[in-house]
Amino acid sequence: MRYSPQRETIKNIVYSTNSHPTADWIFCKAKIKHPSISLGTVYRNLNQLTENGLICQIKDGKLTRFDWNTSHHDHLKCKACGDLIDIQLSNVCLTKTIKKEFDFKVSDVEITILGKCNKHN
Amino acid sequence: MRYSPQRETIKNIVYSTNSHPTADWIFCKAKIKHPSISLGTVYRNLNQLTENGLICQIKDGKLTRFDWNTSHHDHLKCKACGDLIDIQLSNVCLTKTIKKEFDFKVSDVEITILGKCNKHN
DNA sequence: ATGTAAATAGTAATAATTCCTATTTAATTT
DNA sequence: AAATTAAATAGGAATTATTACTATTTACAT
Repeated sequence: MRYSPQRETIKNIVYSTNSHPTADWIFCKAKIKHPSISLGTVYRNLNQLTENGLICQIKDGKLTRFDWNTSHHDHLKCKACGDLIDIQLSNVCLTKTIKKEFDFKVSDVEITILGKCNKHN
Repeated sequence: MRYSPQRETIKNIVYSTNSHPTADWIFCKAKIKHPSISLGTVYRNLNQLTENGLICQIKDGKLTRFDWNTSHHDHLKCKACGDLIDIQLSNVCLTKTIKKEFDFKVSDVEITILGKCNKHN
């Protein structure tokens, strides 16, 4: 990965916030330093940074958010055939139980918990 | 919800498979019974059926799949402000732990586990 | 200084989904 | 059974997030 000032800026923007920004938000911030930067450049670099393990992507409905925190945080979906297998996850101890119950080899777990945070009591 | 033959067909299609079909797949099947049905009609009805609790939607990357099985199967995401709160879910007993640790009132849990099913050993 | 492979800006293309509108239709009221 | 009306439809346009394309620029090794 050859150095580029645009990528450096994009990386710094992602690293400077906990807000899980979208590509468009990053684009707006990046324009302050690089007024002629294009959205394609932002997307390309965000994907490259992800491939290189410097940031990670989080699916949020139909859009993608980005995060500096690449440490692991969380349907059975087969990477080989795309099949989805429904599971009931009440009190199970994930990976081992799933291997036992579904004969499914877990490589990644994505969890989204919906509800209300403490700002809205 | 006034009766319509198109919606009935769409509902029956979703109810007839375990394959978590996409809107486009359902559209193709529906065309057999209603050759002039439009994709917009399929989407509108899938959304209505969902709103009425007759089917449910599953996010699969950038597209939406549909399922007759509305019984519960599984990030912290605040419905009020859209904030995402990262959590570590190794061996925790979800809802209660999250309430205690994050002061976050869980209303829904979405879990996607990626890996390989037993067809690919 | 020069060459070249990678990166950029700008624009076009894609794909899933929603929106819009004139027309049709299910179902209710006469 | 005819008239009424609010909901549903087909077809196409619009939207939104993201990727692809291309001519030009640039980082960096020789």
